[in-house]
Amino acid sequence: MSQSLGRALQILKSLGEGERSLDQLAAELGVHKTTVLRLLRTMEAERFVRRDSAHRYRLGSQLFALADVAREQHVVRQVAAPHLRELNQKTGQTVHLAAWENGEVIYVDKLDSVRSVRMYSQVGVPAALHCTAVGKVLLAAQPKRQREALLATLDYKVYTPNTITDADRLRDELQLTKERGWAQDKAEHESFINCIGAPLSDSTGRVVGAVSLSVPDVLLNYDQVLELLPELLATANAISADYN
Amino acid sequence: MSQSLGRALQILKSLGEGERSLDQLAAELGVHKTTVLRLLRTMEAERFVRRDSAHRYRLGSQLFALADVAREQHVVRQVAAPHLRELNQKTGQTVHLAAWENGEVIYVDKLDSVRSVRMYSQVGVPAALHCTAVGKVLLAAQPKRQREALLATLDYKVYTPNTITDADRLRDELQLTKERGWAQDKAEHESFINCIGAPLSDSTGRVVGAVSLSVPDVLLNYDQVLELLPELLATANAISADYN
DNA sequence: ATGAGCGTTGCGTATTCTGCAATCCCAATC
DNA sequence: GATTGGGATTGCAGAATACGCAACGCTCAT
Repeated sequence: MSQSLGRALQILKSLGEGERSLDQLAAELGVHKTTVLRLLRTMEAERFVRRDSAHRYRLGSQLFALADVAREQHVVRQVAAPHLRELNQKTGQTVHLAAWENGEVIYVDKLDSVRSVRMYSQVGVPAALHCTAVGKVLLAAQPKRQREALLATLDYKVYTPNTITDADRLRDELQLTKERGWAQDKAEHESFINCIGAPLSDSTGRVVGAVSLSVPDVLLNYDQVLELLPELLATANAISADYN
Repeated sequence: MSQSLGRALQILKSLGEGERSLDQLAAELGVHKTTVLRLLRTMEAERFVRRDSAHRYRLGSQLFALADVAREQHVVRQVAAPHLRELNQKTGQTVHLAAWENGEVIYVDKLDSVRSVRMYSQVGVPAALHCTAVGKVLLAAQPKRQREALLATLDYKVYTPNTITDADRLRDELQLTKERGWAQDKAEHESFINCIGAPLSDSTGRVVGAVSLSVPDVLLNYDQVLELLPELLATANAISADYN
């Protein structure tokens, strides 16, 4: 729609991965470096990008300022924050908050396990719908028409031996999720990590997000994770109750 | 330089202040709403902007995704973080970290006072050079030519009765700052708040940032703040030492 | 039902962006 | 100190791109 802006956003995303030189950026975008230079200059003027002494470009402070604000604005996140912290402290496990954004499920917040076992999720990045607890929760809550459309078009990428790889099995799983009010992920996304997830609803009952707990099986096996279910559901309910 | 990009960045900044409707944005920019719509669409596609059900626009999650990654990159910040936390805990006062960026001094990190007295600084926002401790520290460390150029072009805005309002007095102050290795701000920026600041240097001795302590005088008078000086300098030295 | 207020779309125009090529700047090398 | 090379920068002319207009649609409220 807007070409130059689109390119500029690509530049920002690229800079998000690390500093770049002018030529590097030009090569990545496949455009002339003059073009990149001019985009960088405009962004530099507004401090979205900065340039160090060696002419290498990085993200600028304006971006940080905005990002902080964006977080605050994210209502679900704001309401959920204290409850997530509590859940994180009580269980000691990794807690995720996710929400729909533009037809994708995006991780909106993450609190690491106190045992600091590394997880490959990242705030702001889309979650797979077919093999994560939050994905299943939010997918299950979609109106039937859209759910089926998504089921049909999903890319059933295989992450582990347990990953669900076809629409029929996933449909059953979603049915189960909806009936019992929570979703599981038995090492379907990352081997050795089990998750359970629950929906967050607003006052009208519409699902606006999902919370999940992720536990490596060196710490707890799946049955032990299920013992955390009451805590998870209590948190989800508390957030939903606050959300008015 | 790039008109459409420039407008898009203005939109982002505007959204940083709160959610907006299409027309509002068009009015603020003084352009046709079609134009705004197209820019928003491109940004939406990359999740820099999101749109709620009522067609109101907000900042999107891509922003905090970028910021999270980039913050880690900010080496000074990364190296300084644990030391700042320690300083914050030991003194209980507000701690700031600032660095040059595009010819301005920008607050890069901030740890609030445990007494949570509100301060009008904000991460990502420029600091005044003539009336803040970090500003003076970094200005004093500039090469003479640039320092004089800045002294000549500064906008000596008056914030409090103590604000330094001319180049000559500021030059003396910078001289003093350089000699003793730290800067003061005796209620020059915010009435009733005194600050002390110290420089951070890399292995070659080049000043790469500044740390400061800010204390409202209801808690400590200026002489009492000076008693925190050893802590501040120790922190600055520790950060400088780590920075290799 | 009707209208008002926004958001959205198609289209022609001209502004704006682009890529090229020449130039400049800095740094390293001889 | 001159020379060479890599990268950044600038001027320019052509063309794609973004712009504004005006008409259409949608939703909500009266």
